[in-house]
Amino acid sequence: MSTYTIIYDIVRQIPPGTVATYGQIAELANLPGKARLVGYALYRVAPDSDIPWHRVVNAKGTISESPERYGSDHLQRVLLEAEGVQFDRTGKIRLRDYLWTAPADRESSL
DNA sequence: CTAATGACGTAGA
DNA sequence: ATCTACGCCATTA
Repeated sequence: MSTYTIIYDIVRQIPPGTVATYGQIAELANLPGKARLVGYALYRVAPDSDIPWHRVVNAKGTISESPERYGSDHLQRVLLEAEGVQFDRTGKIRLRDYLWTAPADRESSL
Protein backbone atom coordinates (compact mmCIF):
# COMPACT_ATOMS: atom_id res chain seq x y z
CA MET A 1 0.00 0.00 0.00
CA SER A 2 1.55 3.24 -1.12
CA THR A 3 0.30 6.71 -0.32
CA TYR A 4 -1.10 7.05 -3.80
CA THR A 5 -3.00 3.80 -3.42
CA ILE A 6 -4.93 5.32 -0.54
CA ILE A 7 -5.81 8.29 -2.70
CA TYR A 8 -7.02 6.05 -5.51
CA ASP A 9 -9.22 4.13 -3.07
CA ILE A 10 -10.94 7.34 -2.02
CA VAL A 11 -11.43 8.56 -5.57
CA ARG A 12 -12.96 5.23 -6.53
CA GLN A 13 -15.74 5.91 -4.01
CA ILE A 14 -16.95 9.15 -5.52
CA PRO A 15 -20.47 8.47 -6.86
CA PRO A 16 -21.43 9.37 -10.43
CA GLY A 17 -22.91 12.82 -10.86
CA THR A 18 -20.90 14.29 -8.01
CA VAL A 19 -17.46 15.82 -7.73
CA ALA A 20 -14.82 16.13 -5.02
CA THR A 21 -11.99 18.59 -4.61
CA TYR A 22 -8.31 17.71 -4.31
CA GLY A 23 -8.24 19.09 -0.80
CA GLN A 24 -11.25 17.01 0.15
CA ILE A 25 -9.64 13.83 -1.11
CA ALA A 26 -6.46 14.73 0.74
CA GLU A 27 -8.26 15.00 4.04
CA LEU A 28 -10.15 11.77 3.54
CA ALA A 29 -6.84 10.12 2.75
CA ASN A 30 -5.47 11.42 6.04
CA LEU A 31 -3.20 13.88 4.24
CA PRO A 32 -4.55 17.25 5.42
CA GLY A 33 -3.09 20.19 3.58
CA LYS A 34 -1.42 18.04 0.99
CA ALA A 35 -3.88 18.55 -1.83
CA ARG A 36 -1.00 18.67 -4.27
CA LEU A 37 -0.22 15.07 -3.60
CA VAL A 38 -3.69 14.20 -4.79
CA GLY A 39 -3.03 16.09 -7.97
CA TYR A 40 0.30 14.38 -8.39
CA ALA A 41 -1.32 11.02 -7.82
CA LEU A 42 -4.03 11.64 -10.37
CA TYR A 43 -1.46 12.70 -12.91
CA ARG A 44 -0.14 9.12 -12.86
CA VAL A 45 -3.57 7.64 -13.47
CA ALA A 46 -4.21 6.44 -17.00
CA PRO A 47 -7.27 7.99 -18.69
CA ASP A 48 -8.72 4.50 -19.20
CA SER A 49 -8.18 3.47 -15.61
CA ASP A 50 -11.02 2.11 -13.45
CA ILE A 51 -10.54 5.17 -11.27
CA PRO A 52 -13.14 7.94 -11.80
CA TRP A 53 -10.40 10.57 -11.89
CA HIS A 54 -12.66 12.97 -13.77
CA ARG A 55 -14.77 13.55 -10.64
CA VAL A 56 -11.93 15.40 -8.96
CA VAL A 57 -11.66 19.14 -9.51
CA ASN A 58 -9.86 21.96 -7.74
CA ALA A 59 -11.31 24.09 -4.94
CA LYS A 60 -12.45 26.73 -7.41
CA GLY A 61 -14.76 24.23 -9.03
CA THR A 62 -12.86 24.34 -12.27
CA ILE A 63 -10.95 21.66 -14.11
CA SER A 64 -7.23 21.95 -13.63
CA GLU A 65 -5.94 22.35 -17.13
CA SER A 66 -2.35 21.68 -18.03
CA PRO A 67 -0.37 21.20 -21.23
CA GLU A 68 0.96 18.03 -19.63
CA ARG A 69 -2.48 16.49 -19.79
CA TYR A 70 -2.65 16.50 -23.56
CA GLY A 71 -6.40 17.03 -23.62
CA SER A 72 -7.46 14.77 -20.77
CA ASP A 73 -8.61 17.98 -19.14
CA HIS A 74 -11.12 18.57 -21.88
CA LEU A 75 -12.14 14.93 -21.68
CA GLN A 76 -12.79 15.43 -17.99
CA ARG A 77 -15.41 18.05 -18.73
CA VAL A 78 -17.09 15.86 -21.31
CA LEU A 79 -17.28 12.94 -18.90
CA LEU A 80 -18.72 15.09 -16.14
CA GLU A 81 -21.35 16.62 -18.38
CA ALA A 82 -22.29 13.10 -19.44
CA GLU A 83 -23.04 12.37 -15.79
CA GLY A 84 -25.23 15.43 -15.46
CA VAL A 85 -22.75 17.81 -13.93
CA GLN A 86 -23.36 21.27 -15.33
CA PHE A 87 -20.81 24.02 -15.89
CA ASP A 88 -21.66 27.69 -15.83
CA ARG A 89 -20.59 30.05 -18.59
CA THR A 90 -17.19 30.65 -17.00
CA GLY A 91 -16.46 26.93 -17.01
CA LYS A 92 -16.98 26.44 -13.32
CA ILE A 93 -18.97 23.71 -11.58
CA ARG A 94 -21.48 24.76 -8.94
CA LEU A 95 -19.81 22.88 -6.13
CA ARG A 96 -22.68 23.75 -3.82
CA ASP A 97 -24.86 21.47 -5.92
CA TYR A 98 -22.51 18.67 -6.90
CA LEU A 99 -19.88 18.42 -4.17
CA TRP A 100 -19.58 14.93 -2.79
CA THR A 101 -20.15 14.35 0.91
CA ALA A 102 -18.21 11.32 2.08
CA PRO A 103 -20.40 8.75 3.84
CA ALA A 104 -19.77 8.39 7.57
CA ASP A 105 -19.33 4.63 7.26
CA ARG A 106 -16.72 5.02 4.55
CA GLU A 107 -13.98 3.66 6.76
CA SER A 108 -15.76 0.37 7.34
CA SER A 109 -15.53 -0.30 3.63
CA LEU A 110 -11.83 0.15 3.42
C1' DC B 1 21.94 7.61 -3.07
C1' DT B 2 20.38 12.40 -5.75
C1' DA B 3 17.56 15.06 -9.10
C1' DA B 4 13.45 16.03 -11.52
C1' DT B 5 8.63 16.25 -11.64
C1' DG B 6 4.04 17.64 -11.19
C1' DA B 7 -4.40 17.50 -11.94
C1' DC B 8 -3.51 22.32 -5.42
C1' DG B 9 -4.75 25.61 -1.63
C1' DT B 10 -4.44 29.81 0.72
C1' DA B 11 -3.35 34.51 1.70
C1' DG B 12 -2.47 39.04 0.36
C1' DA B 13 -2.61 42.84 -3.07
C1' DA C 1 -13.17 38.74 -9.53
C1' DT C 2 -7.99 38.01 -10.96
C1' DC C 3 -3.05 37.64 -10.06
C1' DT C 4 1.35 36.45 -7.66
C1' DA C 5 4.05 33.93 -4.37
C1' DC C 6 4.99 30.16 -1.55
C1' DG C 7 4.49 25.71 1.09
C1' DC C 8 4.53 20.76 0.30
C1' DC C 9 6.25 15.57 -0.89
C1' DA C 10 5.69 10.64 -3.05
C1' DT C 11 7.24 8.52 -7.05
C1' DT C 12 10.35 7.68 -10.91
C1' DA C 13 14.65 7.67 -13.56
